[in-house]
Amino acid sequence: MRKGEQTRQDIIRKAAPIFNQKGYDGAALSDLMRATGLEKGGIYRHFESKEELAGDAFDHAWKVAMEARFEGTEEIPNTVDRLKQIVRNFRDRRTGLVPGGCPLLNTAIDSDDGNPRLRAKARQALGSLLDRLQSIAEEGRRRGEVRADVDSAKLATLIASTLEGSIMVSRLQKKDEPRDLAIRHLEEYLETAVRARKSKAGAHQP
Amino acid sequence: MRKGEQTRQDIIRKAAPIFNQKGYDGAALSDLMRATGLEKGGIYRHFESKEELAGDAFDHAWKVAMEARFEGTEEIPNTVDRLKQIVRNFRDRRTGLVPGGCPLLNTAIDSDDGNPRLRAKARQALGSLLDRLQSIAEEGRRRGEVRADVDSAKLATLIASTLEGSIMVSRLQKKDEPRDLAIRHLEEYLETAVRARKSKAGAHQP
DNA sequence: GCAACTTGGGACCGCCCGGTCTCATCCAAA
DNA sequence: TTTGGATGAGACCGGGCGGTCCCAAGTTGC
Repeated sequence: MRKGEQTRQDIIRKAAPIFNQKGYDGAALSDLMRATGLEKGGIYRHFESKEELAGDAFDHAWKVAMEARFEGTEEIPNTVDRLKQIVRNFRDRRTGLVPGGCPLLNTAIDSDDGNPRLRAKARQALGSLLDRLQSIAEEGRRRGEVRADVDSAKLATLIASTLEGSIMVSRLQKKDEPRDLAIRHLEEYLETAVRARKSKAGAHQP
Repeated sequence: MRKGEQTRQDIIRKAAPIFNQKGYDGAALSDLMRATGLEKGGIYRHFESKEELAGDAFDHAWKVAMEARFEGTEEIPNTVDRLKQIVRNFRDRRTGLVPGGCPLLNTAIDSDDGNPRLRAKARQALGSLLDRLQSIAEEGRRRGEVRADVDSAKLATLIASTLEGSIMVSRLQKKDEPRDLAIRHLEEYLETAVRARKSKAGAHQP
C-alpha cells in the first residue's frame, strides 16, 4: 500500500500544471499520461475519474500558492505590515508555484457554467484566502493597528479582487507591470486608508 | 448572397453565449447546432472552422460589452465624471450583454497556454478598453481636470484590472457585493487621487 | 522464499468530436 | 417562368476522447 500512495501523489504533482495550463477540458488523458509517464491503467488505479484527479490537482496547486503568498508573514508583528507583505508576496514569492498562473483564477473561469465539483473547490479556495486576510484585518482592528471604520471582510475582498484582476491582465499582456501597479496601489491604500494613525497617547502600549 | 450573410450573423449571435459560457473546448459543435437550429452543413457553409466562428463570436460579445460600458458617457463633459460613469456602467448597464460573464476575462483565461488566435483577440480587446480609458484620462490631464502627476496608462490599467478581478470574484461567489465594492473603491480613488483639486484661480476657465 | 495482494501495462470499448461532401431545395434575377 | 447559383440537410469519416478490464510483474508481510 506504500508505493501506491507515493505514486498517487506523484501523479497529482505532475498533473497539476497540465490542468492549470490547459483547463479541465483541454487537459486530455493523453497529456496526463505523457506528463506522468504512466499508462491509462496506472492512472485510473489511483483515481476513479479524471474529475477526481483534477480536484486533487487543484487542491495541490492552491496549497502551494497559498503557502507562497503567506510565506514569512506570520511573524510580522504589525497586522498592516503583514497585509502589505502578503500583497507583495504575489510579486516576490513565485518559486515553486505550479505553472500556468493563479489556480483560483483559472479554475473559477474554467468551471464557470459547468463542472460543479471544480467550481465548489474554487469557491472554497477563495473563501480560504478571504478568511485569512479578513482575520488578519480583524486582529488589527482589535489591536488598534487598523482603523475602526475599516470593514475587514470588504478589505479582504478588495485586496483579493484587485490582485486577481491584475494577474489576469499581466498574463494577457505578458508584462509584470499591471500586477506590480496593483500591488503598489494596494500598499498605498493600506497605508493611507487602513492603517490607524498614530495617536499621541499610544493605542495599546502602556 | 443576402440571405447567407443574415444567417451568418444569426449564427454568431446564437453561438456567442455558448462560447462565452462553455469556453472554446467546452462548446461542442452539437451545442452550436442546437443553439442555432442548424445542421453541421448549415454552419460550416458560413465559417471555415470552429475557430473562425469562435473568433467572430468573441468579437460580437466584446462589441456588445464595450457599447454597454461606454453607453451614455461620451456626452459627460468632465473627464473624471466620465470615468466614474464608465466604472458605474459595469454595474448599471447590463442589459443586452452576452450571457456568461465578461468575454475578455473568459477568453483571456480560456486561451491562456493555447489557442493563439483567440488569445490575440483577447489582447486586442483589452488594448481597446485600455486605450479608451487612457485617452479619456489624457484628455482630462490636458484640460486640467485630472492631476498632472497621474499616469494615464497606469490609471487605465488599474481601473481595468480592479474591475475584472472583482467581476471574477462576484461570479464565483454569485454575489454582486465584490463588484460593487470595487466600483465604490474606484470612484473614491478617482475622486481623491485623480481629480484635480479646484484651484482658486480656476485652471482653465477665463 | 513463498504466498497474497498491490500495482501498472496496454488492448479494448463506445462515443462524440471537428470536419467533409453530395445533393435536394430554395431563392432571386432575368 | 425559367434557370443557375446560393443554401442547408444529413450521411459519412477518421481520430481521439474518457473509461474499463484482464493479467503479468512487482511488492510486501510472514
